[in-house]
Amino acid sequence: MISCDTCVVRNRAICSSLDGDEIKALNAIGRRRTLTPGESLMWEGEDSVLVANVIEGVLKLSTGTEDGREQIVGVVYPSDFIGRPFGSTSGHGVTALTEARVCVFSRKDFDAFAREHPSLEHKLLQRTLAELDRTRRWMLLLGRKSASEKVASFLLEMSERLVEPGCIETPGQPLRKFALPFSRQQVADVLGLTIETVSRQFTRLKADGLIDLPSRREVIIVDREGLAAEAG
Amino acid sequence: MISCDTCVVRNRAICSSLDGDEIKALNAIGRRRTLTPGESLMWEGEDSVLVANVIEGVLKLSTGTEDGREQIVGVVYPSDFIGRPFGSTSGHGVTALTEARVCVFSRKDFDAFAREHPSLEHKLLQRTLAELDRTRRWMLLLGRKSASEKVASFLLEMSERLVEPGCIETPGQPLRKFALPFSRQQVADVLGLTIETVSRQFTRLKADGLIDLPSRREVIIVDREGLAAEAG
DNA sequence: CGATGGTTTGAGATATATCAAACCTCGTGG
DNA sequence: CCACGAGGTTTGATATATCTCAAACCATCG
Repeated sequence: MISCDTCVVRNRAICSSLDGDEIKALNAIGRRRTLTPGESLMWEGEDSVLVANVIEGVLKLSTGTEDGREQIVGVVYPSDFIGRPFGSTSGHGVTALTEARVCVFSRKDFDAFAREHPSLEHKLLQRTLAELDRTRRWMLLLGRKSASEKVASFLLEMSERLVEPGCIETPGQPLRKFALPFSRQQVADVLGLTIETVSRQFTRLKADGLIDLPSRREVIIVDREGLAAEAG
Repeated sequence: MISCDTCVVRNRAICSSLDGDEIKALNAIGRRRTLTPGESLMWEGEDSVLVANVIEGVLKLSTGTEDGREQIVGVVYPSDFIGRPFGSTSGHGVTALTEARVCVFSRKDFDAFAREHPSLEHKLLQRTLAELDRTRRWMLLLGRKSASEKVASFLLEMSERLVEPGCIETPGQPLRKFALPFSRQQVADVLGLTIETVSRQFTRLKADGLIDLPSRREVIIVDREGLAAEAG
């Protein structure tokens, strides 16, 4: 029997709005699930049957065109909420980038539960508003920034979002060194570029001494100032 | 003294969640405001002091870079909600594209009211979720579509969103003919293109017989099928 | 060790941006 | 009523960032 008491995101996810009895009720309709890298939790255009909380790992939200072009429209981290409550279809697929653990609910069960718990809906609203803000900021990047600005912005955002939030009180410094949860192709799909352009920008930023790349997936931000300038 | 009873969006905006007494209370903390084309209701980065409902007209949400590049990150229509409740700053400016009427609230007053009326927060959540869906779909366009696909998609979306929703029951056909609330430059700022590229795509679509352009601001969709094919 | 999948590098093609000029449209004032 | 001016738009010529195609490279894993 799983329990929310020991859940590492208990105090950060939307669950934090619930008291002991309530969380017990929510626990009763949810279940844990583990995902391996590349495994999908839902697919674009599919009926919205599930929603979930991310406990551990990083997942991508993505859409594509008929002819196979792909765009990553969101990236979610521990404590983030996944899925489309109160809606019929999910507009994007959800796929694990790393090993991931999620807390899954039937959408209908969750909808009903949420409607009876305004404080939960309030948390969900806050999260959704914040995500909308972030998404709109990303539109500026997609529509108006150059390749080098895109890559620099991306690396800075990564260094900020990958911090393990040991405690909400201490927001934590952005990371100097981190492991990218993305392949080069996936970075390209986030930024609306090709894999070759992303690769060239990485090597250029390295040549310019702004970053270092110990291995394919590792990034060290050597000159954060300079990188920020590059990000436009 | 204004009244919500006669408000044309009373049954579509988030207000539709409230009963007679509640709407009276909401009415008491709101006021009407008229905007002329080009007039702004809020600015990027500014403290989030206002929120509002759109009663009439079309407004753009936009951000920009230091060096003056602009990106329109959203377009709002009658019954849509504007502003950032439960947050400190608004991430984008809000500017009227046409004559517009809005119902304005102090953000703090609205926040307090919303927290006491879960049904209102629920409506707001629904709207925010829908807007997030739409915004993410737009990211695919910005990141992965060609100029012609962008323009074609844009015209189709316009023809769908500009329908006057006389009644919620009858969603209404997309329009064959409509007046663009955007200048060419603004279309460019929506699509992440330059004004010249937008202009060329318009003339090409016209030359190909997919659309007609009686005047600068008017569009007729001649071949919707063809335009949809062009939209990718 | 050799095969495999992802990544980097290179050379060339192309869509879109940039710069510049001509062109409407509409309001204003003579 | 017409000429003028201003702002927005279209069209043209050229530049360039990014894409495309292709080959070399490198890590990982059997």
